[in-house]
Amino acid sequence: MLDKSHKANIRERGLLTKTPFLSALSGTALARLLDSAHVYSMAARANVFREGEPALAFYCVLSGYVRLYRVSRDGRQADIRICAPGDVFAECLIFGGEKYRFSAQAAENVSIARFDIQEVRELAVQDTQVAKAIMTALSTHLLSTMDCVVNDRLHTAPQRVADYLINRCGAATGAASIRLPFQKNLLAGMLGLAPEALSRAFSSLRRIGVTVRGRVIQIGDVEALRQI
Amino acid sequence: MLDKSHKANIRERGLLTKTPFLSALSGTALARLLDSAHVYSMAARANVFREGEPALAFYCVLSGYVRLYRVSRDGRQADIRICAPGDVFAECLIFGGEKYRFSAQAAENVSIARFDIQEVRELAVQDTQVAKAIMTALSTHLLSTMDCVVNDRLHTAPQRVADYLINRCGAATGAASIRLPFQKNLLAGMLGLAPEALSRAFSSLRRIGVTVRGRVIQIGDVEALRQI
DNA sequence: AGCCCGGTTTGATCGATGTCAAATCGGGCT
DNA sequence: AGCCCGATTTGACATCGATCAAACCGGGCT
Repeated sequence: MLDKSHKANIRERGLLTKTPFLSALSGTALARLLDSAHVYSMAARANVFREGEPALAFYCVLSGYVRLYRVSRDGRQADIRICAPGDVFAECLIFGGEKYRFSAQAAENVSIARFDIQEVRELAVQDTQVAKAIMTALSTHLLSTMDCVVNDRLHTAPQRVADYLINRCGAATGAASIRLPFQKNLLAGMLGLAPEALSRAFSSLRRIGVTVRGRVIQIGDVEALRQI
Repeated sequence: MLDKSHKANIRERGLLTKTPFLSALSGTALARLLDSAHVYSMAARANVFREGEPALAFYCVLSGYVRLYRVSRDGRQADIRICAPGDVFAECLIFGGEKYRFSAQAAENVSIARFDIQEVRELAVQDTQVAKAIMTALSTHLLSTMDCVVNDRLHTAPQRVADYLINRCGAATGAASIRLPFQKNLLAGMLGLAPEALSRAFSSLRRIGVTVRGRVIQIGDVEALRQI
């Protein structure tokens, strides 16, 4: 599945260093991790790995988006997480199991850094800085995955979309305009919706001042969204 | 919220040591953690902590079940996880944030061990054994929470119930009989269902040989459940 | 600028699950 | 053993979201 790779160059090392995962590190710990990183480019729709394969590596997204999903027996897919640039994924397998428990697919052309699980596991038990970085990443992911469960169980489609828009707006108040960073397709999966349901959710938000044109979303009043 | 506590006694230290979280530890790391543990007894329905409170401690269940849940703006509750004896909960806040992101409630009379987050955080950055135990616990929880998301998105109510029963059966094949460890109420929340939906799921499983009487479930053929 | 294809929206329909209310059951207690 | 209360089941209904099909649009290409 994986293409040609190369060791991370200066620019890529810079990107990696600014990542939440690595930004707390310095000195030898950082250097050893950066040295062990291999960068791959993958075409849209290519699989980084598939469920069931031996878990040999975890990854950090440098550019593009990566989709984590699982396939049911009858072939339907459910997204687990959409990984943005800077996100680490499959790090739960450093101390978590022998095989990948889900598949990872490039949602568009992506560039990702690969870390060897074995190596990083050894690094983690030697260097508490590395362990701390891993614990922080795991905690963050666990909290956001718990949020995902709760959102699914508690909110309707329009509420989830409103939620997403609010978070994307940052602290903006009053009117706002945002551009989706990826296809609506992906957003739908990320929110646990069929594409049609996402579309209908957007159109139901129209009556409270949300306008959609392509990837650009105009929000009349962010406060109004919070009421949903 | 919390009652009188006492330092873990011999029996309780034994229970804790057999826990997945602590079973990999030994020597001073184990001793220091056990020494720092305080044991609380709580009545059914009492809250261990509530969402929004400062996250000062995480816990390990010694006996009984603890429910982690969040409340929506309109007062509905969604369960995030049901913690069984031996489970650790809220450990995602050791390196994860200032406040509890969900509430924890005793589902019945429970006994829990409390660990100070500050203390354990310091222990974790000194002792890689401790860090490893935390990473393993976090990884396990992250994986099971991802499973939860996928189950919600991919499976219907009868499928989720069948799944639960299969896992409870262990590797049993053919006929099996199991006793639910808690009220159906709790099971419903754990599977993301209303109690009525759980009840209907059980009755839809009747036609493939599942019989329910109180907490006792008779399964005619475990293989048949897997087909659902 | 116009074309074209894949992504998106819309419409119609169905199945699944939440909700409310009432009937029933089960387990613990005396 | 029988009683009683809360848990569970059942029924009726409303709602949400999935699915399939068809129309539409937008962005990238020439």
